[in-house]
Amino acid sequence: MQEAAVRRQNGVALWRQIADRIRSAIAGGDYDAIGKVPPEMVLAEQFGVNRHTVRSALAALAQEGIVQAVQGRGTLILRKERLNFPISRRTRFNQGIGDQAREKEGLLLASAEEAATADLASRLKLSVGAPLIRLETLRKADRRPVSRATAWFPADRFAGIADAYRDSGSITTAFGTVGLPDYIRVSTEITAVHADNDDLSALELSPGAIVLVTRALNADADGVPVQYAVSRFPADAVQFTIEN
Amino acid sequence: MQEAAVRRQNGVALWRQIADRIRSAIAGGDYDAIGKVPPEMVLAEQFGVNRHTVRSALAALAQEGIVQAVQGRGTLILRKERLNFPISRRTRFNQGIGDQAREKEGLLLASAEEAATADLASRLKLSVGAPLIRLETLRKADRRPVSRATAWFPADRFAGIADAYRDSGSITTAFGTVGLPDYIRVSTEITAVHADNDDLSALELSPGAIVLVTRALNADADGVPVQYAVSRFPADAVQFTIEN
DNA sequence: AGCGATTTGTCCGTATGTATC
DNA sequence: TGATACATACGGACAAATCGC
Repeated sequence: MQEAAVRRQNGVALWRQIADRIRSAIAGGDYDAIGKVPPEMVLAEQFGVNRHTVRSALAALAQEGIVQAVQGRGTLILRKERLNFPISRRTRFNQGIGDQAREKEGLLLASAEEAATADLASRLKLSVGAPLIRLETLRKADRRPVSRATAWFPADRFAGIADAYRDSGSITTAFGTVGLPDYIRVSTEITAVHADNDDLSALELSPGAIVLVTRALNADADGVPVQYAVSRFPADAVQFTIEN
Repeated sequence: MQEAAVRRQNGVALWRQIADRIRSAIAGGDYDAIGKVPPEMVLAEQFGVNRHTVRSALAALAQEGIVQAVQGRGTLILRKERLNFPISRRTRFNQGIGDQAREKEGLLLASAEEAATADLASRLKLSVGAPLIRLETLRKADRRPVSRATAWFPADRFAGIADAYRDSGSITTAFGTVGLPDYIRVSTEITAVHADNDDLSALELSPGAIVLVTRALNADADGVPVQYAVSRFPADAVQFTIEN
C-alpha cells in the first residue's frame, strides 16, 4: 500500500515528517499486532524516500525512547501511550487519569503572587489588579510528563494553596485544605499549537511536536470562579473526551 | 525582550519554526494594536537569527495569504481568524459557527456505501458488516476551509442522506429530510496531529501545520446511534469550547 | 550445526537546501 | 551578491545480527 507521500522542500525535513507519522501510527496502535515497526525498506517504499531517510526518522524516535532498533530483528516499539482525559463538570486531573497510570505526580515548579490582568480579571470575575496566586505545575503519569499548567486563584480566598499543592500534588486536595470541599468545571477551551521551547524541555518533546492547550475555568458550587488554568499536553500522549 | 530561542538543525528549518510562531502570534492577537508584524530587523533580533531567515518565514506566510509585505510600510496582517466551535449535547456545525462567519458552505466531496468494520460497528452499535453510508464532506466559512469530515450512517435507516446533504450542505437539514427531526451529541474525542497530505490540499495548509481531530458520535432522542464522524480542523483557525 | 533470507549498521560519494557573514 | 559551513537526501555496497528451515 502506498502511503500518502511526504512533501519535500517545505521547511520541514523529510525525516521529521516521517518520524511524526510513525510516532502517530504507534500511538494509534497500527503496529500492535507485531510489536515493532515495519522494516526500513518497507517504510522507505511506503513513504517514497530513501532508506537512509527512514533511518534518520527512526533514530529520532529511538532518541525519544519510543522505539529501539535491534540488528537482525527489527525496530521494536518500547512505549505507546495515549492517556485519555474525560472533560465534564466533574473534571479532576488525577481521577481523570484513573487507572490509566500507576504512578501519578504533581510537581509545583513555581508560585507567585501577582495582580489580575484584564483577561484574567474578566475570566475570574474580579476587578483588574485584584491579587492572584499563580502556580506553575508539572504533572506526570508513570514518570512521563503529561501536562504543564499555569493556574491562577483569587489570593484573598485561597491563601496557602501553593503550599497545599506542593504537599499533596493535587489541586482537588489543595482546594480541600484551604477550605473548598468541591468545585465544578465551568468551561474548557481547546486549541493546538507547536511546542515552544519551554514545552520541549518541560514535556521532554522534540522540535516540531504538537501540544494541546486547554484553558479551563473552575467554580465553586455557587458558580463563583475559583481557578483559571492554562494547561499544555503533549498531543502524542493524550486525547480528550467529552461525554454529553 | 528576547524571544525564547528557536532551535537549530533539529529537522525543522529555522524559517519554518519562525513562520509557525508568527502565525500563532497573529492568531493570538499579539499584533492587533498595530495591524502589522514587527519590522524584519526586530523579529530577527527577537528570534536571534539573521534577517534573511525572517524574510523566508514572512515569504511563506505571504504565500499562505496571511500577511503582505509592502515596501516602506511594513508587513501587513491580512487575515486573522480563529473560529470557535462549542461542543455540547446540542452541537450543530452550522449553528455552532453562528455569526462568526457570514458565508457558510457544506460540500459533499464523495459518498459511498460500505460494510461496517469492527471499530465502526462497535461505535454505532451495529453488527460487523452492517451496511453504512459514508460521506466525505468539506465545510467552509467565508470561503476558507474549516473542516473536512468523514461521516458514517446506518444505510438502512438513512437511505438518501447523501443527496439530502449535497442539496442542503447541512447534516441537520439532511437528517430532517430523511426522517430524523432531532439528534444529540453523545461523545466527542479530541486529538491533534500533523496535517497529512490530504489535509494540506483539502484545508489549504502548509506542511508542518497542525490539525485538530474530533471523533464524534451522534444519537437520536432514544440514544440509538445515528452518525459517527471523524472531522479534521486546521488548528490555526479553530478552537473548541466545552460549556458544562 | 549450516544455510539462506531478512533486517539493521556502517561506509562511501554526490547533489541540494539552509543559514550565516 | 557571492563565499562558506553544515544539514538534508539520495544511491549503492557490504558487514553484522537474528531467525526459520
